[in-house]
Amino acid sequence: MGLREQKRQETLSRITRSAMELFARQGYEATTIEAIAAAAGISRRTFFHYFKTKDDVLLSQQAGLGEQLIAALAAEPDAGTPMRTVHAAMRRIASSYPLEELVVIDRLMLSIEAVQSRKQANYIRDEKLVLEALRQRWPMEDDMSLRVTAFVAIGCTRLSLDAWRAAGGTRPIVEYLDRAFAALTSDLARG
Amino acid sequence: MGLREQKRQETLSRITRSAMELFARQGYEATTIEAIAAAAGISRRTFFHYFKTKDDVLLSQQAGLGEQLIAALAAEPDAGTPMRTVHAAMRRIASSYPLEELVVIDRLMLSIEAVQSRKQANYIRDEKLVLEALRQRWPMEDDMSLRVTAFVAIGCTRLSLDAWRAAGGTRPIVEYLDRAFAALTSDLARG
DNA sequence: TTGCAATTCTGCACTGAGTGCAATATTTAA
DNA sequence: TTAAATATTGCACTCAGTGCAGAATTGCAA
Repeated sequence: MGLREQKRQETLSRITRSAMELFARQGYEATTIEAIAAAAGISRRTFFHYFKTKDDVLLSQQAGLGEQLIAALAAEPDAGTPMRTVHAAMRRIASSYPLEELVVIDRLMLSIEAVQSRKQANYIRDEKLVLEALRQRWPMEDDMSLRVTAFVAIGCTRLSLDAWRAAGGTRPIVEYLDRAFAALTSDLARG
Repeated sequence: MGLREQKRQETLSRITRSAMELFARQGYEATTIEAIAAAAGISRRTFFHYFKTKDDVLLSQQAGLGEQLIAALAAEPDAGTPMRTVHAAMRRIASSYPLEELVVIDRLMLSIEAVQSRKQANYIRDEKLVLEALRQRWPMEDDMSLRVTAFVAIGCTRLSLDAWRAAGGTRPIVEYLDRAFAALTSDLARG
């Protein structure tokens, strides 16, 4: 890695660290890009060479659920049905979630409408990503079937995170995931 | 309805009509609030008495899926399980969808990132609305069960709309809804 | 009808996000 | 060491969104 790239990484991390600290201290709206740039030791104009918008600084802190899931999916053996395979991958992810970090950033995001929207919209982007991965791996499978599988994958993860958060975050997330799956299966079987 | 309220309605509709026309003609970004206000015969400042942001004009054109579903839910008899009742309500809505309008607005929204995000975020808001309605109607039911029911309600509708649109919008939507439900049920039963 | 209170509309001035451009500084490769 | 490539910066600009205060309009009561 050349000096150029190295400096770029350093600047990038200085921007995000400065921004997150300012956001936490004085709130999102009250923090101007001017202030972030100053704290990171760059000019206002340069900030926009690193991030397209102020929102993007926050969004960049979010781990991409879609990418994670695709990676986990690739590690699963080829034996089962799409749904079965996805289910296993989800459990693997849920068991190893970096919880504390997530919650702090999440609380911050909750307070900003536009960011919250984009975060939630990301779920749908993630779903599309997963759907594409599924289509490549099971090209012969019925398309609607793959659609609902991707939908369940992202949705149940989101649902378990919600339930976990609502419950105060005491029990492990994977437990909520299992309960979501069980409820879904039995409700649909009865319905 | 007094003169005041009547005028307000008229102005509101003048704003949205002017805005949508300008958006369609010259694009979203290229249309300033200044121009919308002028076309609607009001001042720039007054525009903001009617809409909080420019995005909101577009968003306001979207029918609230959550509200629709809650209304349809209220019309269903009390006999079945939550999932069964929701399923019936969904079918009723899907059968009577005003298709053409939806598609035109949708195409416009697709082109604007921020609006698209908020539209998609609305799905999650809708899910929360439905969840609340379900909780009130079935207070004794397991919470996770109601969560997945609300999730399936909104999600399968969205999925069917997507699939319907992807297929060129020829066959009736309710057909896609049934297929989504069937795929979900059988995939989960096998998984 | 008239007068007064409650709303609504408007202009003005301001902040802050985001962009285009051209000049300057830094890094890379030869 | 030098020239090309890339990064940084300042400047000027557009436009969204907000607060405020005065003018215009509407509702209501006498």
